[in-house]
Amino acid sequence: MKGIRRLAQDLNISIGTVSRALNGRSDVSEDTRRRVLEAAAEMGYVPNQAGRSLRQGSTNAIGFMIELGADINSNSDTFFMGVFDGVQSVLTRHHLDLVALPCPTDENPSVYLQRMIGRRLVDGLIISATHRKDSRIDLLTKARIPFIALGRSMTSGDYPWIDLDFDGVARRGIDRLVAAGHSRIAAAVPSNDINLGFVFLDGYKAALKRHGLPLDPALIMRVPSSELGGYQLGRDILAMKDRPTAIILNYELLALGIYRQLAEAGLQPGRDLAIVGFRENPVSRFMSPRLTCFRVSLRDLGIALGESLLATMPAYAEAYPLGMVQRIWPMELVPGESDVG
Amino acid sequence: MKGIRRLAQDLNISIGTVSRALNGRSDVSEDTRRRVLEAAAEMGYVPNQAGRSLRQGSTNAIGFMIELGADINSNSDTFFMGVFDGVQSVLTRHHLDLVALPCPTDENPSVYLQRMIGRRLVDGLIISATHRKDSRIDLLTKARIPFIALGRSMTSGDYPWIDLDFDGVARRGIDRLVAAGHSRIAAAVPSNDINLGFVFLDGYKAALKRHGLPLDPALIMRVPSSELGGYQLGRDILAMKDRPTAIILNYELLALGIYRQLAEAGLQPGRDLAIVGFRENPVSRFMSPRLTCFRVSLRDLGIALGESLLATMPAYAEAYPLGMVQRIWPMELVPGESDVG
DNA sequence: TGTAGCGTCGTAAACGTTTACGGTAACGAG
DNA sequence: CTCGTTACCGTAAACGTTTACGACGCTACA
Repeated sequence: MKGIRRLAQDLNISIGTVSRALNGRSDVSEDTRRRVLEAAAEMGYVPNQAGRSLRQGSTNAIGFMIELGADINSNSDTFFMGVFDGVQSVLTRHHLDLVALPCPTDENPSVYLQRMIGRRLVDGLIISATHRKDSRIDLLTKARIPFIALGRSMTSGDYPWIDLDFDGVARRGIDRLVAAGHSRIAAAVPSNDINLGFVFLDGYKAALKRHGLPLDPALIMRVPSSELGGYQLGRDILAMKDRPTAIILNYELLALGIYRQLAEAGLQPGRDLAIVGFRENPVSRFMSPRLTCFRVSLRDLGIALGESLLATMPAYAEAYPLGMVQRIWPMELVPGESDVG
Repeated sequence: MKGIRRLAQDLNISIGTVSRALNGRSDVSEDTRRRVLEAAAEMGYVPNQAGRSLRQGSTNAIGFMIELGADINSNSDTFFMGVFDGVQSVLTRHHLDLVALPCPTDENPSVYLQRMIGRRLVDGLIISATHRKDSRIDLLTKARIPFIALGRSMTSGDYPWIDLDFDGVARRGIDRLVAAGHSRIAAAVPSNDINLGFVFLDGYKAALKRHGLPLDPALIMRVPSSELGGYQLGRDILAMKDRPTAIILNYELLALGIYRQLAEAGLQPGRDLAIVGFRENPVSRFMSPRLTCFRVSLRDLGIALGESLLATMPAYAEAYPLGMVQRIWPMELVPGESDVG
């Protein structure tokens, strides 16, 4: 005898009553509820999730899919840890738990996602590292699984998303550099088809136009989103005949590689090449000269993701009357010395 | 009509046969198996996990618990992502999936773990960031859940673990520094009760003794495991009246803070303070002078964790005759210029 | 022809919950 | 006393699988 049956037997009441007591139904006397809760706590009873899921058709869990291949190189895991914490803080209010679903590098993300959906082990999903065209979005809408994307996509159809303000970052970065007298400003964008690169690039182009600066295709530099990519980027820049005097980055660790490359060439960030970095992170705070970059509260971002996801789920929506969230998440400029000589 | 019932109806065979066909049983003709697999693929049928779990008493999933509070500060960056990838690569061979369970900062890890165990949403668990006394180990052994710990603990009882070679790192670090002529060598250890700090410290003490060097308690410096802790550590060292000439670190991002602190004081790592770092990571490769540190293949570590965990699970043990794994994971020295002036 | 064996399949129970439904006792109002 | 109402609780079905068991048809061999 196990589980709720055991509990009921010990207390000499029916399993139905035990279940009602545990789930906070009203049609159970306060006295028996107390006895049930006590007994449950004592014997360490936790409802079997498989049983619940099967009966209720819901799992009380939310999934956060991360792509080990893409995310490793477009974020670091302090990024996700921070976001996780925020999401979880929202979910616990509703007795939901967060599970992270790491899609291995050698598996197709859509196939992986489809398997996870089919398994039905989460009630809702957060996906990240959205690509330019992301078939996962179609998959999720077709399967009618509540979800939200961390990142926009060009995939058609309306769906909820929250995305960092890549456009604003590009704009403000250019503004700062132009104000400092620069006119040949390069932009680093990822070499894969992650959507954020396109948004960033659009912002870059618009900002140049607004300042009346010409767009030189040679200054749009595609590199892998990694510190190694930054190193390579630095070398490419130094090798150019008509070298830019400034550059804006769209991935947080690129700056490391450039710093190193400049150091090896006896050059100095800020004086010999103005650099505007991307996300402030534990590393950027300890670079010298200090990197000009943009701050974002990961926890708040996670909270927003959690709340916006719940807003799309009928069972929780009344607590979050947000509708379909499509929101650009602001980033705060953190001035450093890397962009002013 | 949904799920397997629908599939069976479409094919005009019983659900039992469909199930057997899908699960690769022998008592089903090759012809019907083919038809079933085709139909399943076409309609995108994936077995409902709740149903399977309930019937089989297993979930086909392995959990990897990470402590958002502790792990953020005892590991960083791509550490977990790399390990996840290795673990998953083992699990997929057995149709198991990996789910990461992020314990929020504001929840007690043992309580969280107990809830996860009770929910029965994983068949086995990997825990990390083991503390000196870690009640999670008692919990898991008592509940008879297969598990393995990434990190040793002083908790009594035999249980499987794999741990980085903190002892060897301390020993080899000291050896190098002594060979370079240093005799006042400090050690940085974490200020919390994560077990790795104690192992590291033991290695440090043993190495000093072997070289006939005195143990100065003032040189054992406890700091938070973060880059900020490194900054603080650098300040503390510079403020000492009888300053050490070298230091070994046991957390990978400490070096960043020290570098910064030295730079602000006009000093240089390697020349003014010899530094032996901990784990080689994307950041350490781009510091200058290059940090002397230790390399570990995260993917291989993940593979070992996965295999060792499966070895403890009756259903998979025959493929991995490893017994109870208790293994110290070697780290390879990567010489830099931060410890030799 | 009888029967043993084999290959293939259908039947139905079981896993641990939740919940619709009905039933009982107590109580108050008429 | 009767009847309706309320508060509480038990019963049993249902969720979607897997699997033990038995049944059936066929072949092979005595």
